[in-house]
Amino acid sequence: MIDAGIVRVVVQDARRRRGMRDVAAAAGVSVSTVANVLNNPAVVAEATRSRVEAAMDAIGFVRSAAARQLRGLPSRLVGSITLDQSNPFYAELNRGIEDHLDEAGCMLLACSTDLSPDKELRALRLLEEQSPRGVIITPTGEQPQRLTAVSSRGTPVVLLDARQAGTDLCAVAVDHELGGRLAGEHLIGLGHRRIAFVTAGPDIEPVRQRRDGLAAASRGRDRRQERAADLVELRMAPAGFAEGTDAVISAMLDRADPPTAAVCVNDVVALALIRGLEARGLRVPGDLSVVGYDDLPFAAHVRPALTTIARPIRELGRVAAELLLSEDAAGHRHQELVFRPRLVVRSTTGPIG
Amino acid sequence: MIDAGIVRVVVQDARRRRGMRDVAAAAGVSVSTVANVLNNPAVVAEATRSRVEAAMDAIGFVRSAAARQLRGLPSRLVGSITLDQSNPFYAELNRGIEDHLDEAGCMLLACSTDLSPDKELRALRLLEEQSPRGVIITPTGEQPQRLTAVSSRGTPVVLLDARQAGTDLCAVAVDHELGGRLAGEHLIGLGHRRIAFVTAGPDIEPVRQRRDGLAAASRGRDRRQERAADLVELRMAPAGFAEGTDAVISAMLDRADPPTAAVCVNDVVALALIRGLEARGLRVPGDLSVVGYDDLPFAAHVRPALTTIARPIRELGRVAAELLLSEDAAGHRHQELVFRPRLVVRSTTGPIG
DNA sequence: ATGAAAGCGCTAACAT
DNA sequence: ATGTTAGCGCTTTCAT
Repeated sequence: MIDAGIVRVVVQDARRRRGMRDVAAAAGVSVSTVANVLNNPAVVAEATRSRVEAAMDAIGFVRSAAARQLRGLPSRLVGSITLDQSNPFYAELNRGIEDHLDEAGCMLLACSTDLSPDKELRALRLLEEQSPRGVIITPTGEQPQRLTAVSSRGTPVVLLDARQAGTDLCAVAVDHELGGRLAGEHLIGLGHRRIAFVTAGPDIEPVRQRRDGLAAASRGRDRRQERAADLVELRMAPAGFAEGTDAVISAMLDRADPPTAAVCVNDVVALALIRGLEARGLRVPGDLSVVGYDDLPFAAHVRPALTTIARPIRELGRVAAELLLSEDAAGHRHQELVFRPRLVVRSTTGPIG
Repeated sequence: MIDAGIVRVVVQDARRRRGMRDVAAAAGVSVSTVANVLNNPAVVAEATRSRVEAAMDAIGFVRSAAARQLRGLPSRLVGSITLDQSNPFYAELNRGIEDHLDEAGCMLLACSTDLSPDKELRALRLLEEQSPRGVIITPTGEQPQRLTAVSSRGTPVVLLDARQAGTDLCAVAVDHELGGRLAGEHLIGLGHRRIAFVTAGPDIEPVRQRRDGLAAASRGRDRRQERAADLVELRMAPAGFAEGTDAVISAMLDRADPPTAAVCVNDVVALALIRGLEARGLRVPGDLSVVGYDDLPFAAHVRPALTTIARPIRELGRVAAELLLSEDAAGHRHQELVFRPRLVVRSTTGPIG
């Protein structure tokens, strides 16, 4: 309520964001001319344009993405939901996504779920409120219908390291069944007949697929042998590089017929296992051959260097981003891309002694 | 233009986002009642509230962050600009940031600069358009005034792994001078008198500080000795774990008085150096003692295990996020927090042979 | 307890 | 070539 006797003093607030109206005022033009300078510069007279641009610089104009969004323009934000962005695998994945998004002027909103369906749901909700251009997700596997719901509300969803499984979404996957089989066949080829599968943490889909592949190899693919190898299943405490390996190693060695080789669910578990064995005076691959999974950067540089199953991590991210940004193109069809992992033989596997 | 003779048919577009208006229509109330259910539920009659909530679920209502922002409510987005989010150090930092943001319902927008001032500027611009709650940045070091400009326009900026240096911004820093000195004193204590400082990539501020600290140690802190050790400076090709080490090792060993120890700018460089030495049949620490920096997760698990300078990485991120979110509190004063790194002695350093 | 209406900064359709 | 204006979805103030 302004008393008629009081002169209203407008205090210049330095922190206030300057908008197109401020630019227009400073340049002595209308807002639509400012809009034209921004969106359709060809149509503006040279002199006017430079005057407007000067005004923008002078007052520190920054376009409001919120306002553009409200007008219906596409968002520059893309969500990424991974199990843990500090995990070197997902960090690399996110970088691949970022690299592609950057070319399109988009940015990455990175969330971690720690494999909790609750955190996943929360992240999805928060992301959806931002009306992102889309969401790339490494799903925990629970409640896949939550993802199709997001998609049906207009936010494209791309699955990463997961198969479509009837969700009708785009997906970028890795043939983990093949990965498991490659590991198994490599070991069987070296003469191993009792092989352990060492996991850490819950059995999410990609883990199950690796086990299936390993099991397929152990069953033997050619008809000459009844069964190529026996499989034993072991689960360590999920603890990064830490030494949760004692129980696993005991369980392995206390058997009447201890395995001579182990396929690990990832490189981190493989390294932990190797260190645990060393601590007991056992040698890799002398006493046990070990295969990792992922071929993280350190895999080639630990000693002994890790035999592992490699997949093109950054490329997976890049392709997922590409798929996502293409979702709004006319005639887009959901598709599933499956990458084939490959075996990298280094020094943690050897012939059965 | 609607011809009076034509009946306008509204086609239900499943992909259209449902807003508060849709909820209101479905529940038979006004938008302000819907708004009250959302923002001020106590004021709404029980029956009405549950009817509105049912309507929200039924039509799949998702609040628009853009519209709220436009109304002046605080954003839930926080930008993070690091040198490379796939680098395990920054990945861990981002996770620390994310963890704290999550408690406040905020999300992380992660950008990488690859140390390019251009990419940094671009990221800043894109971020600023999103009107984030603030930006946490590991600066490339070029054009610090760009950062104060952002800050003066109302987007709080927190420096990470950098000192304020007269910028009048909040900062979370590490005393790298101390880190360099700890490394140097450790080696000098072991009898080393010729020490190499091995870097990779440009000399950004944190690197300079480490060198300064190492130099201080080499100059000797107690008065009994004129000079504790000689320093030699070496720079490898910046190439991650890769083998850009040959030239450096040659440069080191071809000297008349080769160094007996090396302080590396980070753990990755240290590991690469160690592998390069091994490839030439040289032993660590037998022929050369090596100190890393950062204490990344793999440092304890490579062989020989890395002696290194540790800092609380995730904590740095968490504190930076905390500082950032506190910027809009009444009476906020910019502050600088400096963390003290510590020496972790493992197996890559030993007494001079 | 509920509703009407203005306005945040921008874009786009239209008018001049 | 430039200007006028409606409206995106929400919050908030002010009625009722």
